[in-house]
Amino acid sequence: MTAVSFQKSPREPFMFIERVVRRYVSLRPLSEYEIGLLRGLASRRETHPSGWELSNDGRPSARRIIVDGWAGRTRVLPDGRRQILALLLPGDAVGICTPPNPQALSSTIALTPLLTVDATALNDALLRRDPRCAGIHEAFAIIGGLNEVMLLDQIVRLGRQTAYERTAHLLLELRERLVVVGMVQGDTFVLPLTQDQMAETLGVSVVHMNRTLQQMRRDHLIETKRGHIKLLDLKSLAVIADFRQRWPSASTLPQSALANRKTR
Amino acid sequence: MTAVSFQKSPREPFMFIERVVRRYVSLRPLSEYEIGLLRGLASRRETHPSGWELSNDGRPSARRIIVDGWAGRTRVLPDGRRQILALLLPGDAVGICTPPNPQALSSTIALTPLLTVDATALNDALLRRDPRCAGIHEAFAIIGGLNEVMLLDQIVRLGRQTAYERTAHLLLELRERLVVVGMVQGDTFVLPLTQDQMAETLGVSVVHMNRTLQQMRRDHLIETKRGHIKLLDLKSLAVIADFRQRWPSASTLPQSALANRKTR
DNA sequence: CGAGGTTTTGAGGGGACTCAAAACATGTGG
DNA sequence: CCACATGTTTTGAGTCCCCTCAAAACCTCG
Repeated sequence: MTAVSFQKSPREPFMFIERVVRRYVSLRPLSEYEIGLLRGLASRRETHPSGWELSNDGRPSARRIIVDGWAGRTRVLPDGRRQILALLLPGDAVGICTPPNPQALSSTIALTPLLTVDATALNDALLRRDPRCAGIHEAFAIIGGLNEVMLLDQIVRLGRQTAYERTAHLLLELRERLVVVGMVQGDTFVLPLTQDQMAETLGVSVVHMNRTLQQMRRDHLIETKRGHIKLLDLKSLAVIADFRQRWPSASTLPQSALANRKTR
Repeated sequence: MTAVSFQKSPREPFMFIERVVRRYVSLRPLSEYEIGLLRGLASRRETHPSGWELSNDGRPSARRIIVDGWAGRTRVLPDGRRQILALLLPGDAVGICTPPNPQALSSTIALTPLLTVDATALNDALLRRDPRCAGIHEAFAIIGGLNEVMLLDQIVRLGRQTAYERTAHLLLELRERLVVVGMVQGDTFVLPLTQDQMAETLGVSVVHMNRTLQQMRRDHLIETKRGHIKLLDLKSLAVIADFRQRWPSASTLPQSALANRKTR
């Protein structure tokens, strides 16, 4: 199995790319060649301001992988109501290995300042089904499935859960996704979204979002300070949200990734 | 273009299969061979009672295409709340060309008595990438995209629209999908769902679903009788729902009434 | 030290929910 | 062909979750 040395958090000039490596390796062991290829992407990085449009109506303006910052697929109604359909975190890709879908009527927008790498090289390799990238190809297939699962989760949240439950569910999902890329310490992680953006994700008003978070603080479920959030009681949160683990857990993870999993 | 003779509605011993042909041909021209292959599936048909489980937790118990009746992907919360994630109509497939996704935690259930055909033969041909089935293969790719779009639509409905708007949007979506398979006459079609099932789809209570439909009748937007529904004013419905055309079809969308957007 | 964005608070309203029961359908068996 | 059982649609009443409007308090930073 490939021995990959992960750093807890990037300190070298550009170690953010390790998040991408971690993400894929957590799904599927990769060859040295593939990991090298991914690391090579780090040289072609770029920053975008908050609000930057990564794709418009399903037509990706570029094929990029987010290595820092958050983005969201959004849809806007004529009267201004806005819905964030899905959140994109470091390690997530835009326009790679996915056929353009103009019908989606959604655009992908940077919700915070973003750091991305150009991945056209990778995309090309995948399109021509380069056998040396079979592992990454497979990882993308798995990611496609997970993306669908997240859409379904979002539907259940919006359709059947209260604001309180939705919030709990989203926080647990975010934690799980961030763990994979090494962005959770203890049960604390950076939550760079404004309450307004969370509200737009969860289909509630800002005011109510705020009150819901207050209630969760009073209930000793979360603690927030300066952009960081700490989940104080994963068990209770999971019960409240009916949250079930989605990401490959220790039991289903390939051995190579086992070493780097925190259990809980 | 292959000249395919469509029947308005099946009268021959088994013409339901033409719905499947229509569906695919509407997306992508098919070869005679492919159409023959599809028609051949008709011999292996089967009926299932309402409630029948076509797939469990993303593990399809079979690879089948629905030719009559409706089904739904559903998820149930521990306390009994149920959400219908997506509706499957005649022409829609289960477990074909889609990798199993156990994480989805959803099952596909017959919402009405169902008539399906076994499509393992087709599935196999697609898996081994039989070049003679390239057209169908492409059609499935397009369908995959449309399915994602429908999930996004569902998210917007549940997250940002009122019950009234949601209902209008769903009815327009259903009409568009049914037109493709030849199941709409004028603007009337069979709506075999109970109000309870519609409520579970749209994330509202049965009672509210009922009152919303009543309001739409009073507003002369719809007319219902004995399982049939007639959309009386497509343009107004489209404005109310912010519905934009997804399928290749006729009607368009000026504007007239913004009456009950937020009412009821 | 303001400027502009974000978070909080307050007040009032309405959409949607629950509980409950009646009114209607539909289908089954006698 | 009617009586009964079961399922679906309607109504009514009371409640509360969440919304909107508005303004104040709080950052964060140039």
